[in-house]
Amino acid sequence: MAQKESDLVKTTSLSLQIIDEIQTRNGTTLPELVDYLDLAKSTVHRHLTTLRHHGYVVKEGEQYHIGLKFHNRGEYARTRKKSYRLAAEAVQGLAETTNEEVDFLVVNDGRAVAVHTSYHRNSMYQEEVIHPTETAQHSGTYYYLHSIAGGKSLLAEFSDEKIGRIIDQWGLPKRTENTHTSRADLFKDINQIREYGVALSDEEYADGLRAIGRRVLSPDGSVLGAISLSAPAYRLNKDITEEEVTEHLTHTVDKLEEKLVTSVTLSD
Amino acid sequence: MAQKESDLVKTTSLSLQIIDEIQTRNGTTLPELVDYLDLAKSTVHRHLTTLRHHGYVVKEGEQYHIGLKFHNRGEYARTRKKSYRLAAEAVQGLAETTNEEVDFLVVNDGRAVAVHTSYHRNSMYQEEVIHPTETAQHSGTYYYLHSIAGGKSLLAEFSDEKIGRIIDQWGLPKRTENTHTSRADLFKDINQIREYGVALSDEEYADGLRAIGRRVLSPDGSVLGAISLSAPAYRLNKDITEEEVTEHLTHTVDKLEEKLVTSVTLSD
DNA sequence: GACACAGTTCTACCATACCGAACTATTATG
DNA sequence: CATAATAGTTCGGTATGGTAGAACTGTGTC
Repeated sequence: MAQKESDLVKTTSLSLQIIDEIQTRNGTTLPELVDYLDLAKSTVHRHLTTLRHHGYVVKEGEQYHIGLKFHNRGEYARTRKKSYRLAAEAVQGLAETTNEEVDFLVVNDGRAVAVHTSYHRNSMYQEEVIHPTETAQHSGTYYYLHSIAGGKSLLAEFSDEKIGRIIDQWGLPKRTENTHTSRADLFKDINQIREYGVALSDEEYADGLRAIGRRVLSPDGSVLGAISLSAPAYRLNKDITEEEVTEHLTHTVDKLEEKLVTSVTLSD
Repeated sequence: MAQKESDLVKTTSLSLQIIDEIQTRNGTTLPELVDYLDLAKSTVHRHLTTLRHHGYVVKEGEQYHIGLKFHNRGEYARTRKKSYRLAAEAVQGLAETTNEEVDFLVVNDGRAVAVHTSYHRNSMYQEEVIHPTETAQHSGTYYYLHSIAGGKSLLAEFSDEKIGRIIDQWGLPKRTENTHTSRADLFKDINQIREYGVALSDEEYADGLRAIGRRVLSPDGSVLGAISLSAPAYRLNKDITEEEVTEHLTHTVDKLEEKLVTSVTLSD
């Protein structure tokens, strides 16, 4: 995946870069893009026209925005596999029994993507409440593996060499005071996870947020993803104990893995 | 949006066509693509490499698949606007009170896209149960406006000329025996909707499926989208009457429109 | 061990993506 | 109301780089 730039189609890369730029800028105008990308107005315009034609970009007044075609493709991607859909059900079930935020994560090029997120009354934009500085996006978000519970439970399944490569690629960015930012710290934690089977994040991703995660294995033994439960630190060990949550989580993952065995066809 | 092909970036269009192909074929291989697109193997390969590099395509064995980057972009697109997020809450609320499937739709180039779908225990893959022939995808799906309740409630807001242009572009494809496939039929229905403010679909989209929809107006009077409720025909007027549902729906939309006035900043 | 098949690399050619400049359309400003 | 400023659009010439095609690697199969 680490490609020499020269092997890639530059024109397509430019189009995709424009998409990137539109999203990170929360919508942008043609002149802004021209300015930033340092390209001819006509060139950028042609790319925008093309993307618009295909539904990937929409124009609202002078602002160009990400189009809903992405939503179509994205929904397809996350429900493509039977196993992902079963994971979604498991997530929903666990969210309902615990009434906390539950996520299903998948590894994607050394990072985690939230594929399914629980949907229940009080957690919907909960994250937004906890850290109002963050954008509201949640499902679909990319996370560094070392800073979240589910991510660490995934790392624990990989060989030390593979973990090393991922760290080389992405580093160990610090999110909070508690984030493991040294290899030593992280590996110590990972070895514990390998022993106990469950990963904890104690305000390592965000202040005030605690989470528990466990990886999900496919019938063939490969890593499918991870399910994690997040809750405000004050609520864990008060409304519900960590032991209880761990048990619920383990049970959920075990059940899911059983279902995967019986109902998943090859390559799903 | 109806562009001359010559104004578009062909290279980008090809990349996007490859994406299309991958999705419609539910994953595909390089040779299949070469065969279908009638291009050199090296060319297709280069495009795939590029898309893969950017996360839009993933390779699983010999199969190329839609990547989760689309999910990231898609979630961004559907939660970008405050108004869409408020609509999502309204959808969820209505789904909980009625315990039926509720959707929020938006117009996109003459068709409707489901932006938010209710999430509740029994409806999650309900659609799949009703028409097992359909793929499971739901949120993110494109619909023809004339065949669904929400879509018709949107058409009713447009001028007859605009409706005419949409029909010219997309036709009036028949989904079931009840689908309005003639302009006369459709306009008769639309005029009723204009009068009553609520659109009905009586098994016009799918056999056995009845739905009620109502458009949502932005504070500035423009059309934001539509909320619709779908239920198996046998359940409507048994567990719950059409009048009750209509009232719930109208109430939900009214409340949403109120909220939009107070909490939505310009251009949201 | 040879065959089939997916994927990858390389090179030469020419299609076409890019630029720049001229143009229209829209909105703001005196 | 004229002028300026801004966004967007169109067009033709140039050279970049996307494409084709052949050669190559790698993997699995009979």
